[in-house]
Amino acid sequence: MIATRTKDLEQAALRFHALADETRLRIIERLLEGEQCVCDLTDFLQTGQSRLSFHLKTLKDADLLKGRRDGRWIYYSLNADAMSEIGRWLDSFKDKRLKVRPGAPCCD
Amino acid sequence: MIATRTKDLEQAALRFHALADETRLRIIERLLEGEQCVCDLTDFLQTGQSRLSFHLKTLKDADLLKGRRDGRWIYYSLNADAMSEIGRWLDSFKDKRLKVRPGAPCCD
DNA sequence: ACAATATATCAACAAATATTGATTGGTCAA
DNA sequence: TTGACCAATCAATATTTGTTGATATATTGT
Repeated sequence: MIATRTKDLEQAALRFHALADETRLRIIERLLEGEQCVCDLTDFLQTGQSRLSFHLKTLKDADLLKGRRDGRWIYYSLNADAMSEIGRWLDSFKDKRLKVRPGAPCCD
Repeated sequence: MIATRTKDLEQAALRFHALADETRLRIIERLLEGEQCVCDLTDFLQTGQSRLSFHLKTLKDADLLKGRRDGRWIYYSLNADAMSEIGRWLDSFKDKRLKVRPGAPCCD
């Protein structure tokens, strides 16, 4: 996923940014229990509607959430694939041989 | 317990924030090849020293990097355990049963 | 068509982050 | 000790994000 290409780095940064907020993490936590409409989340998070809408958009723009309209309501749910894609990238780090170069001067 | 959960979310948000920047992702990418001193990274990333130092601190504060001094140089390396800890959390989402409630009105 | 409801968007402002250049502190070697 | 070098920190500024309240859009029921 996130190799050397600038586009990939941009996309990764965007996604991590979407995850870098407590309110948004709470939204995600809540959505782990299943899809919810905005009013559910407003209630659960005890927060203003426009504020919540802003955070939902942030997550949606990062492709971490999907929304579907059903009548007047819009239901949000997690894009679990996107999440685990990022997750596997991070997890793969433990497999790398992280070389140590004791005493090796770096700038000569 | 609630407090602990809040602490966890704070910590998670902090880490994701550290990852939410292209420059910092480039640093991480570079460190996958082994530890590097700041001057190596300055060279590699073609950027100013104080700017780089700022980003290294951001990553270090999030516990994603370790630094060790060797003479005049300071070598940075990845904290792969921290990375994969976050990674596994994200990856675990795919195992959740993400219930869908078609047609279920939410606010009544 | 109209009123009520759910959600998105906008504009103004506030707060947090990032960048830059200058300075400081630690370490080495002559 | 001095001077050169590597890296951290600081202060000023610029940029990006988040919040709030008001307004707009879409959908439904009457």
